Amino acid sequence: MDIRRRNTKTKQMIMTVLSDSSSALCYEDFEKQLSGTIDKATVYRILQGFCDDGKVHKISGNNGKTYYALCHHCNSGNHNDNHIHFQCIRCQTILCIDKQFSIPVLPPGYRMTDMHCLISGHCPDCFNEIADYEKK
Amino acid sequence: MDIRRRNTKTKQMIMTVLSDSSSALCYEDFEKQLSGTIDKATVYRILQGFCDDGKVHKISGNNGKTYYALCHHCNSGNHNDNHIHFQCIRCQTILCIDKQFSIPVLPPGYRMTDMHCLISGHCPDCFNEIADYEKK
DNA sequence: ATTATTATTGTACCTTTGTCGCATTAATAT
DNA sequence: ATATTAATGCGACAAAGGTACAATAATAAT
Repeated sequence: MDIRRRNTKTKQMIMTVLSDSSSALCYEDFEKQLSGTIDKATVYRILQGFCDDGKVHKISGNNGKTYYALCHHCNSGNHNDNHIHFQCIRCQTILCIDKQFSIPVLPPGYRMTDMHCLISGHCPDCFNEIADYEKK
Repeated sequence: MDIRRRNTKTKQMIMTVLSDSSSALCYEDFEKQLSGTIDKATVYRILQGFCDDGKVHKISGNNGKTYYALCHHCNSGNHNDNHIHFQCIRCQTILCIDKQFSIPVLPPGYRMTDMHCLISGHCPDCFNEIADYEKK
């Protein structure tokens, strides 16, 4: 039933990339940071494994890509990431905003297992750059 | 600056499919309902056009697909779809839940333009089917 | 009604995301 | 040191989604 994981260099490298990042990452980001050392299929498999173990959670961005970020209060079989994600519509960066908020009531008969709240907009950096551009 | 749209049969067909559906639709759904009459590229272009006009909004599902649903209180340049979306993890159906809810406060400097809240779980139908299956 | 304009469509092609099977490699247990 | 079996790399592949371009068809102008 339980698959016993092995601690490999590849996993360590991916985990390091995740830990060093302040924002959520998509495959492209891993590819860049690892400069193509690790195969695409392996990257996806490892990230999926981390998700199954409750170490990482997935976020579907508004650009159709899936982003991955470290979990803080989760374990295998029980994800607990009911926080907000913010994605900048200019630089695409996704940030986890660790702020609990009330989950709306569902219509009768609907059962919730998970929740993702993605707010789109401009991050401070991009907002400033746009403001600078407008001035000219 | 403003592109004047033309009222074509293709657009009418896609709009009819959207109007007749109680849930949000992905490309696959359009393909099925139109039985491949309209080319893929055209479907995507028309849907994108509807989004630009504020007639339709996009929802990124947890399965990596983009879903489209009619807007109710939007216009071009100003989307106003701060409602919740529910996606069943079994049948993948996405439902718009027209219930306003308070948008959490963002950290200083962040500007919100849009919001998508996707709750995953079981819809009543799928929940019942699972319950029936468990009984056996 | 006819013609001119240009938005729209279909076609072909391409990129990206993400998955799968399989032989090989390497982490752990014996 | 050896056996076991996760994990990896490779190749191939399907699906999502977008682009360039020539052909078509709505609309505007005549």
